[in-house]
Amino acid sequence: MTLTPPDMICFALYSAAHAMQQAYKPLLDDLGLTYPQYLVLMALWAQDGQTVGEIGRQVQLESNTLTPLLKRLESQGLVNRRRDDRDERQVRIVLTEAGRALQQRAEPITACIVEKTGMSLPDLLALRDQITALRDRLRAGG
Amino acid sequence: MTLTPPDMICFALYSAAHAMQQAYKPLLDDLGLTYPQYLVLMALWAQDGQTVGEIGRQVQLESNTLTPLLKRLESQGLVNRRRDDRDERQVRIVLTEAGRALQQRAEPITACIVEKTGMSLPDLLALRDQITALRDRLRAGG
DNA sequence: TGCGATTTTATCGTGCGCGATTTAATTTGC
DNA sequence: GCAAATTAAATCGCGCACGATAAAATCGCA
Repeated sequence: MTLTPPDMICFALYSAAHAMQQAYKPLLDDLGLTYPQYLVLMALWAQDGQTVGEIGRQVQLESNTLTPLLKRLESQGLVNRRRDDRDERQVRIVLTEAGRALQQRAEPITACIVEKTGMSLPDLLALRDQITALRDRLRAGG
Repeated sequence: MTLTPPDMICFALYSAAHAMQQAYKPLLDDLGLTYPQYLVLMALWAQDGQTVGEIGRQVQLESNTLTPLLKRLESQGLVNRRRDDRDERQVRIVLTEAGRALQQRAEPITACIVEKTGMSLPDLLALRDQITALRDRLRAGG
């Protein structure tokens, strides 16, 4: 018997992640954000003034992806990028007033997505934990 | 309380899908394939001679992604692309001898990935089904 | 103090994804 | 039997991802 893509857990993750991005898309379009940009802003709304590396550890991206993304957020007037005075290797990302204000408008998105899944919150959280555990095992074995 | 990326199911999917691709990467590098190319070949190994659209429905990609990907597979000598005689709008993708031969070398990959997850096969299949169900609900609501 | 090693960010090239549009072939309706 | 609508693939532009590498600042240690 020959496996096809729908048989495979890797494809389930792959297609579900894309479907999730598509579910977010109309909501994020209203804010002028892409999905990775939204993840970065979530990290900054929780704690402003993080370095590129700190953000990268949260959203699992490196400077080769984050630097251009952050420059786009800066050109949209949502963040400022400034070298740290103490350690000039690091660049601190600080929300502008407009960047902070966007949090209010983004607030309803989470509930809207939960509703789109049609699942109960406990079921969603349980599934999230299983997926996260799978991810961590894959990383550990890599 | 402010949500951070690790709290969210969307980020669990996002980061787990990337971790899965990273787990495949060393195995696929040996075959000279990318992960989406591998998915397309899986579909063709299961049924050769599919059209671009049929492949797209299986791997959930459209011609704007598939056309260049298939051209790269063609330039590697793994497939041939030929207009269908009956309906010249359609392009049929046919494996070359080298493309078929690659299936043998790819065969151990699945077991290797299952092993990297550290999970039992029944648990993996159950998780796959939950993730697939979530994906389908997201698509239906979109 | 000075110099090699390490850390942090940036740069470059390639390959997805995908929205929007285009081109060409086929089908539909009158 | 032919024009309009539909369908299939291709093209274009942009924004991730990421491997590889580079540049600059800091650290460690003799």
